[in-house]
Amino acid sequence: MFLGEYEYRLDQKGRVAIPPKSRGDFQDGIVVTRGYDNCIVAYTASTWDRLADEYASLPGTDQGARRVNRLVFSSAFRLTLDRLGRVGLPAPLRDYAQIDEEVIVAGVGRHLEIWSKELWVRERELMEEQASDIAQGLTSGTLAQ
Amino acid sequence: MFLGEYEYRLDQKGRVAIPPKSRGDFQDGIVVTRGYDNCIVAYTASTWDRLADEYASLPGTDQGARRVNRLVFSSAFRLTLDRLGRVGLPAPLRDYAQIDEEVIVAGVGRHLEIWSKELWVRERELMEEQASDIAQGLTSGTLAQ
DNA sequence: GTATAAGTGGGGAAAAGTGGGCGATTAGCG
DNA sequence: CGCTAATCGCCCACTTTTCCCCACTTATAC
Repeated sequence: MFLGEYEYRLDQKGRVAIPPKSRGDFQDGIVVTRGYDNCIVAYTASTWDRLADEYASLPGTDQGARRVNRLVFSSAFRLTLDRLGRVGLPAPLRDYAQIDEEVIVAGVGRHLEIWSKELWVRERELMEEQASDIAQGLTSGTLAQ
Repeated sequence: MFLGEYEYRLDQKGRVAIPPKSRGDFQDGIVVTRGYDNCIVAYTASTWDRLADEYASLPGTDQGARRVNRLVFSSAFRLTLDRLGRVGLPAPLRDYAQIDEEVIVAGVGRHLEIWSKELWVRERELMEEQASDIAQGLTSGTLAQ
């Protein structure tokens, strides 16, 4: 379970640190891919394998399904952490997430999210505005504080 | 499992590099053929053999099946990578995919796709438009982020 | 205050991208 | 039928980039 919010700096070679507590989860590899809302998502190897199986089962004859497959797989990169717990972000993902130097790594349960700090700050404002409304819309009792 | 998006340049002899991580999968040969949406598809030898069996088992009495067979087999070329991991793209496929110089090689799970950069950029916009709609249509809970 | 762990930056070695050249084979023409 | 010319495939070399390892500085915890 990934939790917390950490601020890092992308170095000149495009590498970003993974929070020390989470590094063990990525010993078998890390899969970074395009997430919603211009963030990068990082999955553990086993979580990714499960997701990939589901996507691969989509019918190849349907144009829409083909496009989803193209986007999902071509946006994903299977990488490894270096000995210091960093991972180099591929250029296409850096561009998508508009990351230059200041980076936020956030734990979101099953995965990590990597944001440019600028977009993260903006997103958090939206989160705070909407969170109470959304939470009230959810009927599940355990979500209520 | 083929992943990622890589940009290459077609050289003057019509050769394109295969991403280094994927080269090992094509040691027994690479089959390039006509894909959907004006891209070139590349299969490993074993994946192609399985596909060819499926197509060949279609009934020869059906006109549609005959046409599919003609298109699939006459568009396919069984080639090998040179020692530097490149493959020469046959002219008919280059023409079909409208490839001149800038090329995108994308991993799409079981196969690679080779696109002209221009068409790829256009296709990616369509992918982004459709992906969110389709993903919401998937009922499987784990696909939701 | 000290020791340990983590963040950041840099350098060197290895690999990958790109372009060119040589030889062999094939097709075309005399 | 032979010769020539062009093309295809293979190999090599150079340049650039990437990856890996190491050192230093900063923050943290005891």
